[in-house]
Amino acid sequence: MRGVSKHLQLLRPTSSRCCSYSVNSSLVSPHYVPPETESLLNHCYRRDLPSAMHVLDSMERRGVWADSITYSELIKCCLAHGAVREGKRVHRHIFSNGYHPKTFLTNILINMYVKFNLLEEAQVLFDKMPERNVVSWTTMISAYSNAQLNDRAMRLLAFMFRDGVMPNMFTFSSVLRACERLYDLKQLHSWIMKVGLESDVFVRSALIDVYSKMGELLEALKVFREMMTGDSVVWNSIIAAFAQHSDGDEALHLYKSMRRVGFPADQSTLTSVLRACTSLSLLELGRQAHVHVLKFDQDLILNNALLDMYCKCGSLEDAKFIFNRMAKKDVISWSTMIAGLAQNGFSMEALNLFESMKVQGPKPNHITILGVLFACSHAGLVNEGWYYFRSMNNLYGIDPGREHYGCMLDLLGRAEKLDDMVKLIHEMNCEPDVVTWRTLLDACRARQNVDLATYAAKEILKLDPQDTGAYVLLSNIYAISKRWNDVAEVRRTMKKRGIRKEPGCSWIEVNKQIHAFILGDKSHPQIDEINRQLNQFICRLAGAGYVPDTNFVLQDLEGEQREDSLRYHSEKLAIVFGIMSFPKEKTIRIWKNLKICGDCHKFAKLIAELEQRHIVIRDPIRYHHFQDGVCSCGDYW
DNA sequence: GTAGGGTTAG
Repeated sequence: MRGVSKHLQLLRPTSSRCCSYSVNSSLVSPHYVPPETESLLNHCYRRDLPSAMHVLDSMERRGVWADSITYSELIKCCLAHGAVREGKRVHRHIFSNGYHPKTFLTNILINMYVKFNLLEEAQVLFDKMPERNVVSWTTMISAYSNAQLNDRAMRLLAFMFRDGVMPNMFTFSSVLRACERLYDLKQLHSWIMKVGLESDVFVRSALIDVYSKMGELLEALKVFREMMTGDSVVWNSIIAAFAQHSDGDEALHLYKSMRRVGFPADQSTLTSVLRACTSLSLLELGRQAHVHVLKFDQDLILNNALLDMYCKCGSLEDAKFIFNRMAKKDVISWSTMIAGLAQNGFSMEALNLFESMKVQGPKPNHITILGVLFACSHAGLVNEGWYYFRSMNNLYGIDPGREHYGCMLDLLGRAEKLDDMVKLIHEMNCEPDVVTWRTLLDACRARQNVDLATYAAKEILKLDPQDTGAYVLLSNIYAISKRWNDVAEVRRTMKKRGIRKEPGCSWIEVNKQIHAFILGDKSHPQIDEINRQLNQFICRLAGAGYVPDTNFVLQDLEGEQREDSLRYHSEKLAIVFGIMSFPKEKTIRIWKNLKICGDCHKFAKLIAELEQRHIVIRDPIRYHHFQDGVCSCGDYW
């Protein structure tokens, strides 16, 4: 029997429960099961880690070992308790006496380290393995992919291939998420097709996610459409893809199809649906989604999406209600609410909320600070803006990024501090980009500083010769200074380069239908009635002192003609249509693709007073709440 | 023993 025990070292421990061995005991037989094994296993099943470790101690003292299944249960028990120290002890115990366990058990140990976020320990163990199977490789690949160490994950796949181990659906669905280049993705995709793994729903959803991440939505849709069997996560992936790329229409369309084929909406679906509503400003549809959200009351991500939807649809009352009753709030909830208040013109409330966040909320991040700077910028709080900007590094350890500089430039621009803007641009720790120069250009327009504007516009066009915004802003500035020859020159260049100005467009939701108004477009069925009422309003407002502000006309027109081109701006048509369609107590909500012009802003203020209406207009940057003759932006936008 | 979808700024 002594001779046998020497050979048994090579067999211990095995994956079979009925074969447990001892190396050191001279009385063992190949079928010897230490009496402690059963109680060890029972403690593990009951997740009683202290008792289990106690039994392990006594086994170690007696020099007996349990089988692999028992160890795997013990490791599960450590994981359930988050017990790193005990996990490491089990590892040492299994490897004691220079023994190497079977691949199966080593994989479990590697997985334990991965779950404990100890990737280096996992890698050391992986490197020492005499033989690695597909699970060993996949565990490591997925660990690196989850940690966003994408290079490492991709490299491991190459080594795995070199070692002749065939990836399976687990491997592909993990490594796909680490893929960053379209070329690699195409290669992976064809490999997946070759081995016939594209029908696996995990692989399919990963393919959709990665194509979406790379902006290849048509390819993502193709992968989705090839699905024969249904799967709710695959549906959610494709809906999220379109919602994240601001194609709310397609996202909602897919959502309806998903419901039609019988898949219920879960948290993830609803989050994407809310995001789609947000991008389309569909408050009423968002409210309907809210009813379903109530089923998932505790879901933080979903509540954040709901909060954002109400903020972006300009319904601050609802947003505040949601925010106040959220049981759990994270940095995203706070940042959303702060930015939401700021964008809707409630800057002081935004700053007050930031102060309470400092006291009772999570640590602010770089996005929170953007909301704070935005609030300062839109309230003209230059000193406060400088304070938050200069202290963000000291207080929160956040270095200002391009966006923070952008907010500060915006703030300085609104406060007519063009020189300070130029100074700050030179101070930036990163290269100015198109957005930086556009902020300067925009400020020059308001201050009518033609020379600086020309400089800024040329910088933009150096970076992007196709930038429509630069041409339009430049031509606006020339128009304001009545330099019509220069306006014509800009127009000629635009024409030559095939660049067209995006037409002003406004949308309004009436009876679950979206009505679009485009400057000069007469296709709306009620356009004649709208124009008739618009003219009446303009006459009545003229009695109240409304004079069209022709500074906002871009063409070289004279007198009455100039007023006419302002008269039919899309937001004026949408406002009149809103007044015609809704009772007085209902808020008129409009969203548009371009910033509102000064004349329409004045018109909206006066008509809100005349008609006793609450009008909310969302432009690409912010919101205007018009009521009783004033706007929440304080005429500062 | 290894794999999935959703939220904040611009």
